[in-house]
Amino acid sequence: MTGGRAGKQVRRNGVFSVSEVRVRFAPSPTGYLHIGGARTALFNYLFARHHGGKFILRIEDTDTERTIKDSAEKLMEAFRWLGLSWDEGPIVGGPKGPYYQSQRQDLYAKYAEELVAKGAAYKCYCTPEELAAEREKARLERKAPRYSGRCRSLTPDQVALFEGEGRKPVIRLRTRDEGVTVVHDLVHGDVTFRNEEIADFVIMKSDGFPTYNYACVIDDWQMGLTHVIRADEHLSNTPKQQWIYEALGAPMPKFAHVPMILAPDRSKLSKRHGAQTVEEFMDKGYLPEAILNYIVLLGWTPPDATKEMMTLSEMVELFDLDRVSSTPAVYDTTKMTWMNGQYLRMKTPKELMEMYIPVAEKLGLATEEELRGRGTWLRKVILALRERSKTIDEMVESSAFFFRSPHEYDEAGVRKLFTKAGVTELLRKGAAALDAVQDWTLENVESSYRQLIAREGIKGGDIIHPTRLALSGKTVGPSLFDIIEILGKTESVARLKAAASYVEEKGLEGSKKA
RNA sequence: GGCCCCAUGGUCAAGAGGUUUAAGACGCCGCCCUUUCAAGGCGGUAACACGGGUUCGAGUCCCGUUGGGGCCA
Repeated sequence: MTGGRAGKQVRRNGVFSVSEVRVRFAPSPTGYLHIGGARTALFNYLFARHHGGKFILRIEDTDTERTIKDSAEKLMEAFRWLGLSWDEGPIVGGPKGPYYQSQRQDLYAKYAEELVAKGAAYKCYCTPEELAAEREKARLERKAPRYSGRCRSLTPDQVALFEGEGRKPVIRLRTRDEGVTVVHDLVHGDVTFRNEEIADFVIMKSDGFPTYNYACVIDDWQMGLTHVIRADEHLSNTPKQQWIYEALGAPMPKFAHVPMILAPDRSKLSKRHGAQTVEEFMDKGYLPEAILNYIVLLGWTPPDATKEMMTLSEMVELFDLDRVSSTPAVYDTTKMTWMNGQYLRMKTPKELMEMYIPVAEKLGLATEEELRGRGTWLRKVILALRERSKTIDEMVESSAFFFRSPHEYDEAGVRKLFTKAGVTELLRKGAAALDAVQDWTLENVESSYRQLIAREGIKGGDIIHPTRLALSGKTVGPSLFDIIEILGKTESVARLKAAASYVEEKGLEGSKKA
């Protein structure tokens, strides 16, 4: 039971018919893969996989001014990291290539000429100045600024004159004013636009490059797309694109405009909003499954809305367009971070180690060789931190004290714990107790401390808390006995003694009351 | 400015006219567990933007207002 509004006809009794679903994600390489783009790409990917179709990646690098070098590679790297593979596109190739718009320029020119020959489009020689004057005039008359159509029926003489002046024409599509254009959108339903709103628009610029709407249609058509699943911001462009399909005599794909992802201030995501690209989260120690799981919930709900945690393959199984919402979603990292913690806890120590090592090395805790050489020990560190970390980076940071003794103690902790009467003595007794442990196991470490606590007739917390501060410099962290066991006898004893001396030197003991 | 889209708690959202005294998740608050912090368990906080219709009955349908967003220029 797929139950979708789209692609239903595709799979019958497990046999794929000729109308195989073909969808694409077409980013322009102007930066990194932002969360909104990733979500739209994911929807396309899931739709294709769910219906046994093809997911195509196309790089829209027509706007050479804005194209950033290596950006396409970065984009693909992010896709690979997320685990989203494409069936056709850069690197993997495919029958409908090339998959870079910059390599398809001849196609745009060719079809544009055909449209001109058919009379569906025409060359327009108006200069930017003339157009600006027209717009200004319309503005003064309080009319919608739109192209007047003055070049619609130029005589050969006029054309010769303009050409003689060295004017470079643009190519405009001929539109008509009567009637309406309806977009049958799979998520919004029918959306109607009055044709008079759409003036003859440019498909080829005077520099010979295609406009966005036109290039997009040529490619979508030539690549045999059955569905165009893209962000809502393109809905307003769709009537124009439908006109182009019509002029071309090309079959129209089905359109699905999925809701946009907004920044917390409800505006379109942009640089100033900070963390918003997949790459940034990758660098911050987030897990791809958490990112995927979080973003899939932005604009889509699984049939059982209470089951939010899903693997990629579960998403593939459950996803369809009929449960995509039409309301924009504000993107907020808090829940994603929580989700990341959930996934972190599902990881095995071995998996975590592989992610931990490069970050630890980057932070200068140890070299990769050192870390791998102490695998058994590192495993304990990771296990101690796994359920109190939300990201890999956080895990690494909070493990720092295992590698080097604290060079400072938490201020509030010092005030509360190192100022108590008898604390110096207690720390030294703790050191002595640990020093006396013969067989260094977690059990023995704990019992040595428990015995000390009993001997002294104090509460566990009276020594446990100062000890934690002495060993880690912090008041929070893993179970104290885990810390001691992992740190080892020599190091634990040394840190306790060092802390005792510190308290003495600073004259902290009993200072609280003063 | 014109056109288009959208409107359930702080955020993501369920809800396809009566089953809703409106799910669930994150966050926040409290309690339990506990050597701290987490994790986990339990409980709580908090919403149908507004105004008109339609209907026996509207969060759910229609219109308008307001607000937000987008596209075009």
